[in-house]
Amino acid sequence: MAVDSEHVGAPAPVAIHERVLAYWERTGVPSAVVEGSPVGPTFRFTEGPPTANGAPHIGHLISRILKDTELRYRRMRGERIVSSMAGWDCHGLPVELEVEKRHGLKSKKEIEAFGVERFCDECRHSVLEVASVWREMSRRLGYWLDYDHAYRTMDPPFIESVWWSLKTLFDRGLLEKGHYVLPYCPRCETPLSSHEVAQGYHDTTDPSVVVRFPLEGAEGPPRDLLVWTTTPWTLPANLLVAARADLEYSVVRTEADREAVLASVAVPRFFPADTAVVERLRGRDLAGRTYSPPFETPGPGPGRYRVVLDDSVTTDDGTGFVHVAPSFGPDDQRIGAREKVGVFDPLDSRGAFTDLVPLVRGKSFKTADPILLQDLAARGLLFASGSLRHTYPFCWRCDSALLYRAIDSWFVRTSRATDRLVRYNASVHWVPEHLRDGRFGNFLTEAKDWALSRNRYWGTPLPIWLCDHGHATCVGSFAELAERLGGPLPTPFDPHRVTVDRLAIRCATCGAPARREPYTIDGWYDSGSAPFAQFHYPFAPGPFDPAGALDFIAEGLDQTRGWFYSLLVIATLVFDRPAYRACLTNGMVLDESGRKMSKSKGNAVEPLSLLARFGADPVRWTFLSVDFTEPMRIGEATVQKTAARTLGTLANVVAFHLENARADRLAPVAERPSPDRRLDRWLLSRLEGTRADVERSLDSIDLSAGATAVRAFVDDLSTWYVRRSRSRFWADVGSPDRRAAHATLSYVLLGLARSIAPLLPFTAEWVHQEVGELGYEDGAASVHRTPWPSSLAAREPELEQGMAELRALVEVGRELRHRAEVKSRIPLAEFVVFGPPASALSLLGEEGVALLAEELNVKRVSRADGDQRGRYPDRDWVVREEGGVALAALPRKPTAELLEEGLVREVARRLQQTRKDLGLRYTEPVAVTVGAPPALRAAIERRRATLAHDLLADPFDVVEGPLRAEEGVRNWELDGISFSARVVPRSR
RNA sequence: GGGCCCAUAGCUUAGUUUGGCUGGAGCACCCGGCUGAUAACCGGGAGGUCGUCGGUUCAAAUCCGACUGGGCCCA
Repeated sequence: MAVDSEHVGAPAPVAIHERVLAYWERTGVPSAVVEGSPVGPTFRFTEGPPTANGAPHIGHLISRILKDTELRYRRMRGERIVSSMAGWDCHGLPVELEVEKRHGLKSKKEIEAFGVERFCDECRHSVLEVASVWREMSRRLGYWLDYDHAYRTMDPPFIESVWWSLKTLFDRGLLEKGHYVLPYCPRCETPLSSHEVAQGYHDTTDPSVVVRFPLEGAEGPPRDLLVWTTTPWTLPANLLVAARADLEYSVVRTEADREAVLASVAVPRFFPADTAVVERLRGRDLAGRTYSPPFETPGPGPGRYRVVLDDSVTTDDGTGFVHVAPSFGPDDQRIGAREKVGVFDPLDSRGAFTDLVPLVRGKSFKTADPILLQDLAARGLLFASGSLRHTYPFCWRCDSALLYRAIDSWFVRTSRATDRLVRYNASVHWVPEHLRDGRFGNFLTEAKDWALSRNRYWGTPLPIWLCDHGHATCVGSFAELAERLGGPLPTPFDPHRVTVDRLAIRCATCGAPARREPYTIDGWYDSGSAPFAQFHYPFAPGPFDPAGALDFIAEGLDQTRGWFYSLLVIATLVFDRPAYRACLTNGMVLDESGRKMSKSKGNAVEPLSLLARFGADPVRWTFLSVDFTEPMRIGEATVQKTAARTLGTLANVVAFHLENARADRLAPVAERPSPDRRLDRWLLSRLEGTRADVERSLDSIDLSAGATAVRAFVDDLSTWYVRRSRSRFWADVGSPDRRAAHATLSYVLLGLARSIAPLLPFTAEWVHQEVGELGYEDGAASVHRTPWPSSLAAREPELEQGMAELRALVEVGRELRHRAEVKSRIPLAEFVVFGPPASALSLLGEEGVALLAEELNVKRVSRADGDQRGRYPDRDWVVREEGGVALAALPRKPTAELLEEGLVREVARRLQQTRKDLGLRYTEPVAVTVGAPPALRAAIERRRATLAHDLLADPFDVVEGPLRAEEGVRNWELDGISFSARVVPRSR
């Protein structure tokens, strides 16, 4: 039968992937282990819920790989994962936007015409659809969570928990209403929080104009204040001009009978060098002077249109005068409030001008710019006009230009807890570490109040009702709502806007009827509540511990202002403790040429196609092999290359082992062997070192260190242990050395499988099943149900050191052979090792000498002292020297006898190859006839007994000259000598 | 304008915390070898101003400063 001698070969990674995935799913492995040990120590974790508004992209793979790796390790350690629930972030603008697109809705008006109830239903369904795509990706990636009991931020129990926490904040005076300038999206018609704005800055071109503000009541020629702005649309809302008290201003002549005022340092920016300065004065000299505003607006209040002083005025750019529109800027609002001039906001909720500014009535703020400028120019008020390229905030979801405007909003008063936020953050183990005091820490010290309310539909409703006396009532549970309502809630109760907006309750302060504040809350508050709200805390019993911070979270770096922040704020303000102990972040995934991936550029790599093409482990290994804390360049070619290396090599070693073990019917060895051979002990020691490295790496969530250790071990295993042990694997099956080699390799592969199970779950399972001969039958026998090994073998550092030195000697020997131009197949008489490196030989003893001799194909390894260099003249020896000291020497030429031996060995290999080509078993006897020229024939004859034995050849005939060409005869040429042979199986 | 991070061979990277032997490795490339792991394995070669400049030091990829390029964040 030819089958036995066919190579098993290593299956492609994707085939391994499919086989293992099918086994897990058939036998229910993931659900059996996902929670870890029910009785083990708690490992607190929360899945950062992806916003279910679109299909996952490749950037979503990396954080899942990191999370899964750590969780697998914790499970093997016997810990209990609290919680292993998957989660979906269901609320918020992203979801609404998706539904708006689907139904072609362009504004809140259209949503209301569409029907808010129907709109919210659509949002709900959209979320459920998208979640199934994510679940499929996770399944193929092997990201094991409890998807059947996923938490959803839109579920009533989740919302009730969020309400509970909001009430807690409210009772502590940390949730308040205010009227402040906030970033505002005119398309979404809602304010955004600063961390949302942070996600949407990009470059844009705006007008850059200088406008004349004519001063009133002065003698002499008319004087204009020159005011610089990049937002002409705010000019109709102008109420004041700010100057700085101590700043020097110059009055310059612009035309024959007209003068302009601006900061002296700004004069060269706008006027030629020879411009005459009429007068110099200080900002304070101008205070109180009135001017005529650029646009007439109805009902000017008292105190408007005058010059005021403020330190926020800078001269870095502009003219030293700042136009103040209190409704459209934080500084403006502050100055306006101080000067008690009120506000004037001529924009409607969609950012379009109202009747208050007839000139641009109905125009959105941005499109009004040119019209306003044209009008100013016509009236001679436009002094200079240009454009400016700068960064400007845009809506992170719909990409509309934002505007800053004063608006009613509810705030979480994070600014009152800055010191605690900073302190709790200081205890976090950040990876990379610099985030703690760097980007994240800086953000905390500057933290502003969190603008929580959103003027939207699909979100957790803000549970606050107001009565006509202005008392606010915050409702912290459904039961409390029913109580204040004075009757039962509708059943089933869905606590979203459509329902709760209709519920009028009694004010908690005065008992008067109260109406709900018509807001939803920032979706980031929902996800930040996930650690407790997923358990319906405090309404239902569960494993959530209010005093316990999460042990581990991992997400992309973009979450610093998002989830990492909202988790910390809520944990600090509600539970007065840190939110998490360790936070692992990853950078952005770029394409192979370093560009951002985007669907529009067409360079995006689909996670599912990547997984389908390569399987999960090559993808996982790729991400673990790069520096994932920085931006990564990843594409199909990267995965192919990275994966082929370690995974391909390991698969080959396993295939090699299986082939030998099966041929000899040797059972796998799972008990720790205690071999005599140093090579075996060396491998066991290296295995234990690798196991310990992976353990250290996963304990300290420094995942790539583990991957580096595994890569190095697989390399050693393949390129040294297996290579150096090959002949042992085809020794007689009864021999102790054959047994020892088998025991060592099978034990090492099984131990390796357990050690890499967290990093390479599919490959580990494959090795575990194949080498362990488990047959993918029993789910309980999965490698992922084995405990993490605390020790696999004895560590022998000196042995490892000695082996490293020995391998360095091999390299020296190879180099010498290369220089002597003697091929490896020709044996040489001697390899001489001088001086200190010989310590490798003493550490490894006779075995080391034998290894060296075998690897270098020399008959003898000898040792010499350095001063014996003279015994090895350059005429006969090639010598490796370093710094004038001899290291090793090799004869320049083989003896005639050794040359002949090499040649015959070559013949033997050709004949063995022929056996293999014929598909013969190693044990099948053959009849061989060799035809060779006289010299070679004589050489073969001298060694015929050995050859016949090795080839299982009987009869073994050697004749002179080439054989006649007939069936089964093959011809070869060896260094100019040709010979032919015929090999025939005896059984045929 | 401010803050944080990154920079080692064509590519992916080890080494940087704690300064010290000729800065390791893999892929790709060239040459050669091996042939019961074969889309594997082994050797040799070529390829590094360790981003640039300066400083500290007996000694700097490593520590300090500035700069350049890239990324992220803030205003």
